[in-house]
Amino acid sequence: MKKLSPTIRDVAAAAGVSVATVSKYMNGAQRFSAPVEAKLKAAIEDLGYRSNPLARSMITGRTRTIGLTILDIANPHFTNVVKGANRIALRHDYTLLLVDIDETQALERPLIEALAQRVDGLIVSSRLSDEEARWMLDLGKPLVLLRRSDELPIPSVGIDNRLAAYMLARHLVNLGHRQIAYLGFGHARINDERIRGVRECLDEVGLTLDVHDAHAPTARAGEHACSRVMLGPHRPQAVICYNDLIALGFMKEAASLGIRVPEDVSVTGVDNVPYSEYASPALTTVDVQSEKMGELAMQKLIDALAGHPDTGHSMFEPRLIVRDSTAPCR
Amino acid sequence: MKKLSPTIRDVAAAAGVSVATVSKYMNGAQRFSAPVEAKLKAAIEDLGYRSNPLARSMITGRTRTIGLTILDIANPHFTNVVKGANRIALRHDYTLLLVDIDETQALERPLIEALAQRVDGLIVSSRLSDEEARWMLDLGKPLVLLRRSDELPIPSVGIDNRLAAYMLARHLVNLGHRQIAYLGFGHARINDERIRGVRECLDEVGLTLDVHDAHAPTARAGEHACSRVMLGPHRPQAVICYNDLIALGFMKEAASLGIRVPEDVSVTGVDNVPYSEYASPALTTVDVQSEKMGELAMQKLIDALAGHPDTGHSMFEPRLIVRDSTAPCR
DNA sequence: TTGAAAGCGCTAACAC
DNA sequence: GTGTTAGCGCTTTCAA
Repeated sequence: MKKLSPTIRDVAAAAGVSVATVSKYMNGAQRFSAPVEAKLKAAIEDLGYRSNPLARSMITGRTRTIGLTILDIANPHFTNVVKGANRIALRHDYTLLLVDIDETQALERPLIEALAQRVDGLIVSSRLSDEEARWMLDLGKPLVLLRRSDELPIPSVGIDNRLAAYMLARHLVNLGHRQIAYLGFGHARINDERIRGVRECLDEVGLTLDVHDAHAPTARAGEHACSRVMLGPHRPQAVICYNDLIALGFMKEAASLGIRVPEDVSVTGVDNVPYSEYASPALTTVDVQSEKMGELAMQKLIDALAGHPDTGHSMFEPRLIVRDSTAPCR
Repeated sequence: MKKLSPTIRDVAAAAGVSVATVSKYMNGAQRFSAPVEAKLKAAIEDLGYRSNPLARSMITGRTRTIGLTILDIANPHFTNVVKGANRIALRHDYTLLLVDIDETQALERPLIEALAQRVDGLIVSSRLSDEEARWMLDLGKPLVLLRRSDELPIPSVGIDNRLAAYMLARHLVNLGHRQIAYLGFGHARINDERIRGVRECLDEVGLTLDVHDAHAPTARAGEHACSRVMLGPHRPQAVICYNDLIALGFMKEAASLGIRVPEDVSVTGVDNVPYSEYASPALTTVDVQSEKMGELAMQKLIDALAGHPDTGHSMFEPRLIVRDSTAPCR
């Protein structure tokens, strides 16, 4: 058994040609005379030669790898973003180098800087504010952000959070709800946009908003927050949750507390994660096209890599999905 | 603005030392005299030098990257495996190169072979049988399989599927169910083990098993199969589903059909995905410790990389989680 | 169409 | 401690 894998030189020797010829053959760079081609083919087959992508990348400067940083891969919304991004990447023969920000106590900056060195481009979802993320401009690699950035000239993909929240509020108002609460996740950058959207709608009809905060964007946190929201001083008739996970947890805990959804309280989420449909009652939410977001982000990046940069922000249109967790106020 | 990033030679020149010294400094290989260290530090800072990991990898032969192929990242079970694997990887300064088998129409073999060239080791979850996967032995890289392989001398991690299924069947039998159906996913390699486990239990009490098949391991497929199972000739009192996703879909469709869970039919899953707990009724299932599986697989791989190979199969003990989707037969 | 030679940016002996 | 040098496996002019 031979330990080391054969190099281009081994092939050249075996085929009786130069390494340059082998290289060109491997890259399909040109045509060859029949005898040379035959010998090359035989030698490569014989030796089981596969060109070393590392050496290749070092010269070409391209790795055919895309770096993807995600806030939390366990959140089905982000999982679907990854799924979509991966689909497009694969289609163009790129692979994903994945970083789950949630799992790393290290600072994001050095992590992303290190990542940037190993990939052709990055898709970044991060907790950093525009100001804190300014250094990303100097990464020297094409970049796509997974949220709008007004300050930075970096292409991005996202949904209209204000509108999404506005639609949910409008839906609840139309159902006759007057005491509406928002159960947010203040740590997220888009939380404010969602609050703004809800407020905008409530202002129009002269209602005020009760804002609560979950300690994480997870079902567990939603469970935890439920009693605080429902059994505190201002019991709401409807609760708009920051995302589906919080809403799912909230609904579960409500059931434990003997509070019926939607009879006693209407509940909504955002994201339309796959399981929102299988909860009971099925969750009213806003679809944000997670997979399409991933796909588009990757497409933009690949376009940029091909020399067609697109510096704009692409905003997906949110779509209200009414299911069984919201009902007319009684 | 300078386009190219500085090389080790630029630093050496700026600091007035040799490239070897810079290299050693970057790798913390030894101690340096105060003046050299100071100059090095200044030059590196000045130029914003970062060593090129590609060039480094080419020489050392190590990329600090682990390849991870997963059947379907959208399945929360696998998502959690990734989460766990990523956690351990990060802790040892490794990054994940992810491939979602579900998304690739390409053959697994060339895909994994190409992946193997770019990583230090691989964790593989694949549809291939032991026989079909024999070539993996020649990959030349440490490998960990995400299912037991009796034929191949490759370390692996998994759960005792037979026992998991046995426990579910026993639970249902103990509840008094006599007409028990299994809604499987025949395309999966472990489906047979689960059928065997169920049969083993039913044989002990003299019952027979009705086996159905879902066309995918997804909630959608579970929905699709429900009427076929429940409204066909042998209506079961309890249904053991291949996994939680199928069970979740099954329960949703059952509700649509006016069939109550667990009053009319008990339903179980396998995996204990996060959302099984938030479904209503909450799903009785078997916990398979998805995250721990990922963690252990990665730990084994990293141990192998460090020269401590572990060729055994690590079997997690399944744990029955009884929730509200199962009840005594009436 | 083919080949010779000059590197890509870095590490690893080995010498000083 | 520090420097010299010889590559790692490959691509890429440029000449033949």
